[in-house]
Amino acid sequence: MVRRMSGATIVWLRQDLRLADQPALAAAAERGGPVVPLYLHAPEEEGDWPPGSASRFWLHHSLTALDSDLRRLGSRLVVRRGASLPNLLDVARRTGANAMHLCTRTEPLARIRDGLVRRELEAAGIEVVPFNGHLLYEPEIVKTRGGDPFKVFTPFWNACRALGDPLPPRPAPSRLEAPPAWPVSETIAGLGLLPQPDWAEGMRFAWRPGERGAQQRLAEFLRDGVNDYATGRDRPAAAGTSRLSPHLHFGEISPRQVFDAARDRNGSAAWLREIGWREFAHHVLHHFPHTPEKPLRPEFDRFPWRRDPDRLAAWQRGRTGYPIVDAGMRELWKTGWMHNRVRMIVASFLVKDLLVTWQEGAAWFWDTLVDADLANNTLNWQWTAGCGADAAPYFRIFNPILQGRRFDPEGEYVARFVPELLRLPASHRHTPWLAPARALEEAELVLDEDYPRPIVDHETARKRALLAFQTIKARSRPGSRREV
DNA sequence: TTTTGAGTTGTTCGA
DNA sequence: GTCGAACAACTCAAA
Repeated sequence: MVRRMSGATIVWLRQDLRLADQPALAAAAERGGPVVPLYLHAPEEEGDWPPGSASRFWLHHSLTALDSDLRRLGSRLVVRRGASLPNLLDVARRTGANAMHLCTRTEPLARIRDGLVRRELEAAGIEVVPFNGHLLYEPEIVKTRGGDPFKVFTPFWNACRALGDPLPPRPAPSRLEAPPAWPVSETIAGLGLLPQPDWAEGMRFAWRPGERGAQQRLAEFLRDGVNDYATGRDRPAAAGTSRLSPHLHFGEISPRQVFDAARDRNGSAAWLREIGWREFAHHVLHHFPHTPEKPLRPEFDRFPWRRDPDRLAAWQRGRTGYPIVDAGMRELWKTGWMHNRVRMIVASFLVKDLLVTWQEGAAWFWDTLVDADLANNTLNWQWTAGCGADAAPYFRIFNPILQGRRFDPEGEYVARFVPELLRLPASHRHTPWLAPARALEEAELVLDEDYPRPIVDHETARKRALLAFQTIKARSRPGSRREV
Protein backbone atom coordinates (compact mmCIF):
# COMPACT_ATOMS: atom_id res chain seq x y z
CA MET A 1 0.00 0.00 0.00
CA VAL A 2 1.37 3.34 -0.99
CA ARG A 3 0.81 6.31 1.28
CA ARG A 4 1.41 9.76 -0.10
CA MET A 5 4.39 11.18 1.71
CA SER A 6 4.53 14.86 2.54
CA GLY A 7 7.93 16.33 3.04
CA ALA A 8 8.82 17.57 6.49
CA THR A 9 7.61 20.95 7.70
CA ILE A 10 9.84 23.28 9.67
CA VAL A 11 7.97 25.36 12.22
CA TRP A 12 10.10 28.39 12.94
CA LEU A 13 9.21 29.42 16.48
CA ARG A 14 9.96 32.95 17.64
CA GLN A 15 7.52 34.81 19.83
CA ASP A 16 4.89 32.08 19.73
CA LEU A 17 6.39 29.60 22.18
CA ARG A 18 3.32 27.47 22.80
CA LEU A 19 1.61 24.37 21.46
CA ALA A 20 -2.06 25.32 21.83
CA ASP A 21 -3.65 27.77 19.41
CA GLN A 22 -0.39 27.96 17.51
CA PRO A 23 -1.57 28.17 13.90
CA ALA A 24 1.82 27.53 12.28
CA LEU A 25 2.26 24.37 14.31
CA ALA A 26 -1.32 23.19 13.89
CA ALA A 27 -1.13 23.55 10.12
CA ALA A 28 2.18 21.69 10.06
CA ALA A 29 0.66 18.80 12.01
CA GLU A 30 -2.37 18.72 9.71
CA ARG A 31 -0.22 18.79 6.62
CA GLY A 32 1.11 15.35 7.46
CA GLY A 33 4.74 14.29 7.46
CA PRO A 34 7.41 15.10 9.99
CA VAL A 35 7.37 18.39 11.90
CA VAL A 36 10.60 20.09 12.88
CA PRO A 37 10.11 22.72 15.62
CA LEU A 38 13.02 25.12 15.35
CA TYR A 39 14.26 28.03 17.42
CA LEU A 40 16.94 30.24 15.92
CA HIS A 41 18.90 32.51 18.19
CA ALA A 42 20.11 35.42 16.10
CA PRO A 43 20.07 38.55 18.29
CA GLU A 44 22.27 40.35 15.76
CA GLU A 45 19.31 40.30 13.35
CA GLU A 46 17.22 42.37 15.76
CA GLY A 47 19.14 45.58 15.13
CA ASP A 48 19.07 47.92 18.11
CA TRP A 49 16.53 45.73 19.87
CA PRO A 50 18.03 42.33 20.68
CA PRO A 51 16.44 40.73 23.73
CA GLY A 52 17.54 42.50 26.91
CA SER A 53 18.87 40.86 30.04
CA ALA A 54 15.48 40.19 31.61
CA SER A 55 14.03 38.94 28.34
CA ARG A 56 16.93 36.54 27.90
CA PHE A 57 16.31 35.11 31.33
CA TRP A 58 12.68 34.57 30.42
CA LEU A 59 13.54 33.15 27.04
CA HIS A 60 15.84 30.54 28.53
CA HIS A 61 13.09 29.19 30.75
CA SER A 62 10.42 29.50 28.11
CA LEU A 63 12.45 27.50 25.60
CA THR A 64 13.17 24.89 28.23
CA ALA A 65 9.47 24.56 28.99
CA LEU A 66 8.61 24.39 25.32
CA ASP A 67 11.15 21.64 24.66
CA SER A 68 9.80 19.63 27.53
CA ASP A 69 6.21 20.09 26.30
CA LEU A 70 7.21 19.09 22.77
CA ARG A 71 8.80 15.90 24.06
CA ARG A 72 5.44 14.86 25.46
CA LEU A 73 4.18 14.91 21.87
CA GLY A 74 7.04 12.77 20.63
CA SER A 75 8.91 15.77 19.31
CA ARG A 76 11.60 18.16 20.49
CA LEU A 77 12.89 21.67 19.96
CA VAL A 78 15.81 22.09 17.58
CA VAL A 79 17.93 25.05 18.62
CA ARG A 80 20.45 26.81 16.46
CA ARG A 81 22.35 30.04 16.71
CA GLY A 82 23.70 32.33 14.02
CA ALA A 83 22.18 33.76 10.87
CA SER A 84 18.64 32.56 10.23
CA LEU A 85 18.72 31.89 6.51
CA PRO A 86 21.67 29.44 6.35
CA ASN A 87 20.34 27.63 9.40
CA LEU A 88 16.90 27.25 7.85
CA LEU A 89 18.39 25.99 4.60
CA ASP A 90 20.60 23.56 6.46
CA VAL A 91 17.79 22.20 8.63
CA ALA A 92 15.59 21.86 5.54
CA ARG A 93 18.29 19.94 3.71
CA ARG A 94 18.97 17.58 6.61
CA THR A 95 15.30 16.83 7.28
CA GLY A 96 13.99 16.86 3.73
CA ALA A 97 11.67 19.73 4.59
CA ASN A 98 9.79 21.27 1.70
CA ALA A 99 7.77 23.73 3.75
CA MET A 100 8.41 26.24 6.50
CA HIS A 101 5.65 27.66 8.69
CA LEU A 102 6.01 30.69 10.90
CA CYS A 103 3.94 33.20 12.81
CA THR A 104 4.48 36.77 11.74
CA ARG A 105 6.04 39.42 13.94
CA THR A 106 5.49 43.17 14.08
CA GLU A 107 9.03 44.43 14.60
CA PRO A 108 10.24 46.30 11.50
CA LEU A 109 13.58 44.52 11.15
CA ALA A 110 12.04 41.11 11.75
CA ARG A 111 9.56 41.80 8.97
CA ILE A 112 12.29 42.78 6.54
CA ARG A 113 14.39 39.75 7.50
CA ASP A 114 11.38 37.42 7.22
CA GLY A 115 10.60 38.72 3.75
CA LEU A 116 14.16 38.09 2.65
CA VAL A 117 14.21 34.61 4.14
CA ARG A 118 10.92 33.84 2.46
CA ARG A 119 12.19 34.77 -0.99
CA GLU A 120 15.36 32.72 -0.55
CA LEU A 121 13.58 29.65 0.75
CA GLU A 122 11.02 29.79 -2.02
CA ALA A 123 13.83 30.10 -4.52
CA ALA A 124 15.18 26.89 -2.99
CA GLY A 125 11.85 25.18 -3.54
CA ILE A 126 10.62 25.44 0.04
CA GLU A 127 7.09 26.67 0.50
CA VAL A 128 6.83 29.40 3.15
CA VAL A 129 3.51 29.91 4.94
CA PRO A 130 3.07 32.79 7.39
CA PHE A 131 0.32 32.73 10.02
CA ASN A 132 -1.09 35.28 12.39
CA GLY A 133 -0.55 33.93 15.87
CA HIS A 134 0.05 37.03 17.94
CA LEU A 135 -2.80 39.41 17.23
CA LEU A 136 -6.58 39.29 17.32
CA TYR A 137 -6.78 41.47 14.22
CA GLU A 138 -4.03 41.77 11.65
CA PRO A 139 -2.77 45.34 11.19
CA GLU A 140 -3.62 45.45 7.50
CA ILE A 141 -7.31 44.67 7.90
CA VAL A 142 -8.09 47.41 10.43
CA LYS A 143 -8.52 50.70 8.60
CA THR A 144 -10.36 53.98 8.83
CA ARG A 145 -13.06 54.65 6.27
CA GLY A 146 -10.44 56.56 4.40
CA GLY A 147 -8.26 53.46 4.26
CA ASP A 148 -5.63 54.86 6.64
CA PRO A 149 -4.20 53.34 9.81
CA PHE A 150 -5.72 54.54 13.07
CA LYS A 151 -3.89 56.95 15.34
CA VAL A 152 -6.50 57.12 18.09
CA PHE A 153 -7.26 54.18 20.29
CA THR A 154 -11.03 54.33 20.77
CA PRO A 155 -12.04 54.39 17.12
CA PHE A 156 -9.37 51.77 16.45
CA TRP A 157 -10.81 49.43 19.05
CA ASN A 158 -14.37 50.11 17.90
CA ALA A 159 -13.34 49.22 14.38
CA CYS A 160 -11.71 46.02 15.62
CA ARG A 161 -14.78 45.00 17.54
CA ALA A 162 -16.95 45.74 14.52
CA LEU A 163 -15.00 43.07 12.66
CA GLY A 164 -16.55 40.52 14.99
CA ASP A 165 -15.04 38.16 17.52
CA PRO A 166 -11.78 36.49 16.61
CA LEU A 167 -11.90 32.78 15.85
CA PRO A 168 -11.96 30.58 18.93
CA PRO A 169 -8.61 29.11 19.97
CA ARG A 170 -7.64 25.65 18.82
CA PRO A 171 -6.22 22.87 20.97
CA ALA A 172 -2.62 21.71 20.77
CA PRO A 173 -1.84 18.89 18.36
CA SER A 174 -1.97 15.55 20.14
CA ARG A 175 1.13 14.21 18.42
CA LEU A 176 3.90 15.47 16.17
CA GLU A 177 5.68 13.17 13.76
CA ALA A 178 9.42 13.20 14.23
CA PRO A 179 11.80 13.35 11.27
CA PRO A 180 13.81 10.17 10.56
CA ALA A 181 16.82 11.86 12.11
CA TRP A 182 16.91 15.03 14.18
CA PRO A 183 19.28 17.65 12.84
CA VAL A 184 22.10 18.73 15.11
CA SER A 185 20.95 21.11 17.81
CA GLU A 186 22.53 23.41 20.37
CA THR A 187 21.51 23.00 23.97
CA ILE A 188 19.36 25.78 25.36
CA ALA A 189 21.95 26.38 28.07
CA GLY A 190 24.53 26.76 25.31
CA LEU A 191 22.80 29.92 24.12
CA GLY A 192 24.10 31.66 27.22
CA LEU A 193 20.84 33.43 27.95
CA LEU A 194 21.08 33.24 31.72
CA PRO A 195 22.78 36.11 33.55
CA GLN A 196 26.35 35.73 34.78
CA PRO A 197 26.66 36.21 37.66
CA ASP A 198 23.21 35.02 38.58
CA TRP A 199 21.10 37.98 39.67
CA ALA A 200 17.80 36.42 38.68
CA GLU A 201 16.75 35.12 42.08
CA GLY A 202 13.94 37.66 42.41
CA MET A 203 12.69 36.84 38.95
CA ARG A 204 12.68 33.08 39.45
CA PHE A 205 10.63 33.68 42.56
CA ALA A 206 8.12 35.94 40.81
CA TRP A 207 7.48 34.05 37.59
CA ARG A 208 6.84 30.73 35.94
CA PRO A 209 7.73 31.11 32.27
CA GLY A 210 6.23 28.74 29.73
CA GLU A 211 2.83 27.72 28.45
CA ARG A 212 1.72 26.00 31.62
CA GLY A 213 2.79 28.97 33.71
CA ALA A 214 0.77 31.21 31.39
CA GLN A 215 -2.36 29.09 31.69
CA GLN A 216 -1.95 28.95 35.44
CA ARG A 217 -1.59 32.74 35.61
CA LEU A 218 -4.69 33.22 33.48
CA ALA A 219 -6.69 30.86 35.67
CA GLU A 220 -5.58 32.69 38.81
CA PHE A 221 -6.48 36.05 37.37
CA LEU A 222 -9.90 34.85 36.22
CA ARG A 223 -10.50 33.50 39.69
CA ASP A 224 -9.13 36.38 41.79
CA GLY A 225 -8.64 39.49 39.74
CA VAL A 226 -10.90 40.05 36.81
CA ASN A 227 -14.03 40.89 38.79
CA ASP A 228 -12.43 43.88 40.49
CA TYR A 229 -10.13 44.69 37.63
CA ALA A 230 -11.49 48.17 36.96
CA THR A 231 -10.44 49.38 40.42
CA GLY A 232 -8.00 46.68 41.52
CA ARG A 233 -5.67 47.33 38.62
CA ASP A 234 -4.67 50.68 40.06
CA ARG A 235 -3.36 49.29 43.35
CA PRO A 236 0.28 48.35 42.92
CA ALA A 237 0.42 46.66 46.32
CA ALA A 238 -2.32 44.25 45.31
CA ALA A 239 -2.39 41.53 42.67
CA GLY A 240 -5.09 43.27 40.68
CA THR A 241 -3.62 42.97 37.20
CA SER A 242 -3.30 39.85 35.10
CA ARG A 243 0.51 39.82 34.90
CA LEU A 244 0.17 38.04 31.59
CA SER A 245 2.33 40.55 29.69
CA PRO A 246 5.53 38.46 29.50
CA HIS A 247 3.55 35.35 28.62
CA LEU A 248 1.83 37.29 25.85
CA HIS A 249 5.07 38.76 24.60
CA PHE A 250 6.70 35.37 24.17
CA GLY A 251 3.50 33.90 22.82
CA GLU A 252 3.16 31.36 25.61
CA ILE A 253 -0.48 32.28 25.49
CA SER A 254 -2.28 33.76 22.50
CA PRO A 255 -4.50 36.84 22.57
CA ARG A 256 -7.27 34.64 21.17
CA GLN A 257 -7.02 32.37 24.20
CA VAL A 258 -7.17 35.40 26.45
CA PHE A 259 -10.12 36.85 24.58
CA ASP A 260 -11.96 33.56 24.65
CA ALA A 261 -11.42 33.12 28.38
CA ALA A 262 -12.56 36.65 29.17
CA ARG A 263 -15.38 37.30 26.75
CA ASP A 264 -18.33 36.35 28.92
CA ARG A 265 -16.92 37.33 32.28
CA ASN A 266 -18.20 40.08 34.50
CA GLY A 267 -15.84 42.97 34.53
CA SER A 268 -13.81 41.71 31.61
CA ALA A 269 -14.57 44.65 29.30
CA ALA A 270 -12.00 46.91 30.95
CA TRP A 271 -9.44 44.15 30.82
CA LEU A 272 -10.16 43.35 27.18
CA ARG A 273 -9.57 47.01 26.43
CA GLU A 274 -6.02 46.47 27.65
CA ILE A 275 -5.69 43.62 25.18
CA GLY A 276 -7.00 46.20 22.73
CA TRP A 277 -4.14 48.53 23.64
CA ARG A 278 -1.72 45.75 22.89
CA GLU A 279 -3.38 45.39 19.48
CA PHE A 280 -3.19 49.13 18.97
CA ALA A 281 0.51 49.22 19.82
CA HIS A 282 1.21 46.57 17.21
CA HIS A 283 -1.00 48.37 14.70
CA VAL A 284 0.93 51.60 15.18
CA LEU A 285 4.35 49.93 15.02
CA HIS A 286 3.32 48.06 11.88
CA HIS A 287 2.26 51.22 10.09
CA PHE A 288 4.85 53.59 11.58
CA PRO A 289 7.98 51.47 11.80
CA HIS A 290 10.23 54.42 12.61
CA THR A 291 8.59 55.01 16.00
CA PRO A 292 10.96 52.96 18.18
CA GLU A 293 13.58 55.61 17.39
CA LYS A 294 11.64 58.70 16.35
CA PRO A 295 8.60 60.49 17.72
CA LEU A 296 5.42 59.96 15.75
CA ARG A 297 4.78 63.72 15.99
CA PRO A 298 7.78 65.22 14.24
CA GLU A 299 7.65 68.55 16.07
CA PHE A 300 8.98 66.67 19.10
CA ASP A 301 12.32 66.36 17.34
CA ARG A 302 12.83 69.93 18.55
CA PHE A 303 11.90 69.30 22.15
CA PRO A 304 14.54 70.67 24.56
CA TRP A 305 15.44 67.42 26.30
CA ARG A 306 18.21 67.57 28.86
CA ARG A 307 21.18 65.30 29.07
CA ASP A 308 21.41 64.42 32.73
CA PRO A 309 23.34 61.19 33.31
CA ASP A 310 23.40 61.56 37.09
CA ARG A 311 19.69 61.94 37.50
CA LEU A 312 19.03 59.28 34.87
CA ALA A 313 21.17 56.92 36.93
CA ALA A 314 19.30 57.89 40.09
CA TRP A 315 16.03 57.07 38.34
CA GLN A 316 17.36 53.73 37.09
CA ARG A 317 18.54 52.69 40.52
CA GLY A 318 15.50 53.88 42.41
CA ARG A 319 17.25 56.75 44.22
CA THR A 320 15.15 59.75 43.16
CA GLY A 321 13.88 60.52 46.63
CA TYR A 322 10.25 60.04 45.55
CA PRO A 323 9.25 56.76 47.19
CA ILE A 324 6.61 55.66 44.69
CA VAL A 325 9.06 56.22 41.83
CA ASP A 326 11.86 54.42 43.64
CA ALA A 327 9.64 51.51 44.63
CA GLY A 328 8.63 51.06 41.00
CA MET A 329 12.18 51.18 39.70
CA ARG A 330 13.31 48.70 42.33
CA GLU A 331 10.39 46.39 41.65
CA LEU A 332 11.51 46.45 38.03
CA TRP A 333 15.11 45.70 38.93
CA LYS A 334 14.22 42.92 41.30
CA THR A 335 11.39 41.15 39.51
CA GLY A 336 11.74 42.21 35.88
CA TRP A 337 8.29 43.74 35.93
CA MET A 338 6.51 46.84 37.19
CA HIS A 339 2.88 47.50 37.94
CA ASN A 340 1.22 49.44 35.14
CA ARG A 341 0.09 52.36 37.31
CA VAL A 342 3.64 52.78 38.55
CA ARG A 343 5.05 52.54 35.04
CA MET A 344 3.10 55.66 34.20
CA ILE A 345 4.34 57.45 37.30
CA VAL A 346 8.02 56.63 36.77
CA ALA A 347 7.78 57.38 33.05
CA SER A 348 6.14 60.73 33.68
CA PHE A 349 8.84 61.49 36.23
CA LEU A 350 11.70 60.75 33.85
CA VAL A 351 10.21 62.57 30.89
CA LYS A 352 8.50 65.52 32.56
CA ASP A 353 10.25 66.08 35.89
CA LEU A 354 13.76 65.29 34.65
CA LEU A 355 13.21 66.19 30.96
CA VAL A 356 15.24 63.15 29.96
CA THR A 357 14.20 61.73 26.59
CA TRP A 358 11.65 58.96 26.42
CA GLN A 359 14.19 56.97 24.37
CA GLU A 360 16.40 56.66 27.46
CA GLY A 361 13.47 55.36 29.44
CA ALA A 362 12.46 52.98 26.68
CA ALA A 363 16.01 51.61 26.49
CA TRP A 364 16.13 50.98 30.23
CA PHE A 365 12.75 49.27 30.22
CA TRP A 366 13.87 47.25 27.23
CA ASP A 367 16.78 45.81 29.15
CA THR A 368 15.07 45.25 32.48
CA LEU A 369 11.50 44.16 31.70
CA VAL A 370 10.67 40.49 31.22
CA ASP A 371 7.74 41.64 29.10
CA ALA A 372 9.79 44.04 26.96
CA ASP A 373 7.89 44.30 23.71
CA LEU A 374 8.93 46.75 21.03
CA ALA A 375 5.37 47.71 20.10
CA ASN A 376 4.09 48.19 23.65
CA ASN A 377 7.25 49.81 24.93
CA THR A 378 7.36 52.30 22.07
CA LEU A 379 3.70 53.23 22.19
CA ASN A 380 3.62 53.70 25.94
CA TRP A 381 6.77 55.78 26.20
CA GLN A 382 5.65 58.02 23.36
CA TRP A 383 2.25 58.26 24.96
CA THR A 384 3.79 59.48 28.20
CA ALA A 385 6.10 61.90 26.44
CA GLY A 386 3.17 63.31 24.50
CA CYS A 387 4.76 62.66 21.13
CA GLY A 388 2.95 59.49 20.10
CA ALA A 389 -0.38 58.09 18.94
CA ASP A 390 -3.30 59.29 21.04
CA ALA A 391 -0.75 60.84 23.37
CA ALA A 392 -1.41 62.23 26.81
CA PRO A 393 -1.83 66.03 26.68
CA TYR A 394 1.43 67.63 27.64
CA PHE A 395 -0.02 69.33 30.70
CA ARG A 396 -0.87 65.95 32.18
CA ILE A 397 2.06 65.66 34.55
CA PHE A 398 1.85 63.08 37.32
CA ASN A 399 2.52 64.32 40.81
CA PRO A 400 4.49 61.48 42.41
CA ILE A 401 3.36 62.39 45.91
CA LEU A 402 -0.34 62.53 45.08
CA GLN A 403 -0.17 59.40 42.97
CA GLY A 404 1.58 57.59 45.78
CA ARG A 405 -0.97 58.63 48.36
CA ARG A 406 -3.90 57.89 46.11
CA PHE A 407 -2.91 54.47 44.85
CA ASP A 408 -0.72 53.23 47.68
CA PRO A 409 -2.46 54.88 50.65
CA GLU A 410 -0.93 52.61 53.28
CA GLY A 411 2.50 52.85 51.70
CA GLU A 412 2.47 49.09 51.49
CA TYR A 413 3.99 48.95 48.03
CA VAL A 414 6.64 51.49 48.96
CA ALA A 415 7.59 49.55 52.07
CA ARG A 416 7.87 46.34 50.11
CA PHE A 417 10.43 47.65 47.65
CA VAL A 418 12.01 50.51 49.60
CA PRO A 419 12.56 48.79 52.94
CA GLU A 420 14.44 51.79 54.37
CA LEU A 421 11.02 53.41 54.71
CA LEU A 422 9.31 50.42 56.28
CA ARG A 423 9.51 51.83 59.79
CA LEU A 424 8.13 55.22 58.88
CA PRO A 425 4.42 55.60 59.62
CA ALA A 426 2.25 55.31 56.52
CA SER A 427 1.44 59.02 56.67
CA HIS A 428 5.08 59.86 55.89
CA ARG A 429 5.94 57.03 53.53
CA HIS A 430 5.41 59.13 50.41
CA THR A 431 7.17 62.22 51.77
CA PRO A 432 10.00 61.14 54.05
CA TRP A 433 11.75 64.49 53.63
CA LEU A 434 8.77 66.19 55.26
CA ALA A 435 8.63 63.79 58.18
CA PRO A 436 9.28 65.39 61.57
CA ALA A 437 12.69 64.71 63.09
CA ARG A 438 11.19 62.49 65.74
CA ALA A 439 9.48 60.23 63.22
CA LEU A 440 12.76 59.89 61.33
CA GLU A 441 14.61 59.07 64.54
CA GLU A 442 12.11 56.45 65.53
CA ALA A 443 12.38 54.91 62.08
CA GLU A 444 16.18 55.06 62.36
CA LEU A 445 16.21 56.81 59.05
CA VAL A 446 18.88 59.35 58.18
CA LEU A 447 17.98 61.35 55.10
CA ASP A 448 20.67 61.55 52.42
CA GLU A 449 22.41 58.57 54.00
CA ASP A 450 19.77 55.87 54.15
CA TYR A 451 17.42 57.43 51.66
CA PRO A 452 17.90 60.48 49.41
CA ARG A 453 15.98 63.71 49.49
CA PRO A 454 14.13 64.43 46.20
CA ILE A 455 16.59 64.98 43.34
CA VAL A 456 14.25 67.62 41.91
CA ASP A 457 11.47 69.63 43.45
CA HIS A 458 8.34 68.45 41.69
CA GLU A 459 6.62 71.82 41.79
CA THR A 460 9.58 73.51 40.11
CA ALA A 461 10.07 70.65 37.68
CA ARG A 462 6.44 70.76 36.64
CA LYS A 463 6.63 74.44 35.73
CA ARG A 464 9.86 73.86 33.87
CA ALA A 465 8.25 71.05 31.87
CA LEU A 466 5.27 73.22 30.93
CA LEU A 467 7.66 75.88 29.65
CA ALA A 468 9.62 73.31 27.69
CA PHE A 469 6.46 72.12 26.01
CA GLN A 470 5.58 75.68 25.10
CA THR A 471 8.78 76.07 23.16
CA ILE A 472 7.74 73.48 20.62
CA LYS A 473 4.16 74.75 20.58
CA ALA A 474 5.18 78.29 19.84
CA ARG A 475 7.42 77.41 16.97
CA SER A 476 5.08 74.89 15.41
CA ARG A 477 2.04 77.13 15.67
CA PRO A 478 0.70 77.87 12.22
CA GLY A 479 -0.15 81.37 13.47
CA SER A 480 2.72 82.45 11.26
CA ARG A 481 0.87 80.61 8.56
CA ARG A 482 3.09 79.03 6.05
CA GLU A 483 3.62 81.58 3.32
CA VAL A 484 2.18 80.02 0.19
C1' DT B 1 -15.12 69.18 1.33
C1' DT B 2 -16.44 70.84 5.47
C1' DT B 3 -18.14 70.21 9.86
C1' DT B 4 -18.52 68.13 14.19
C1' DG B 5 -17.64 65.55 18.27
C1' DA B 6 -14.34 63.34 20.75
C1' DG B 7 -9.99 62.09 22.76
C1' DT B 8 -6.76 55.82 28.86
C1' DT B 9 -4.86 56.49 33.20
C1' DG B 10 -3.88 64.35 35.76
C1' DT B 11 -3.25 68.57 38.55
C1' DT B 12 -4.12 72.97 40.24
C1' DC B 13 -6.74 76.83 41.37
C1' DG B 14 -10.44 79.27 43.06
C1' DA B 15 -15.12 79.38 44.50
C1' DG C 1 -13.47 69.03 51.90
C1' DT C 2 -15.72 69.31 47.25
C1' DC C 3 -16.54 70.86 42.76
C1' DG C 4 -15.93 72.71 38.12
C1' DA C 5 -12.98 75.01 35.13
C1' DA C 6 -8.68 75.68 33.04
C1' DC C 7 -4.75 73.83 31.12
C1' DA C 8 -4.30 74.57 24.60
C1' DA C 9 -5.37 73.86 20.87
C1' DC C 10 -4.97 70.01 17.79
C1' DT C 11 -5.79 65.98 15.39
C1' DC C 12 -8.39 62.26 14.34
C1' DA C 13 -12.29 59.92 12.29
C1' DA C 14 -16.78 59.90 10.65
C1' DA C 15 -20.79 62.02 8.72
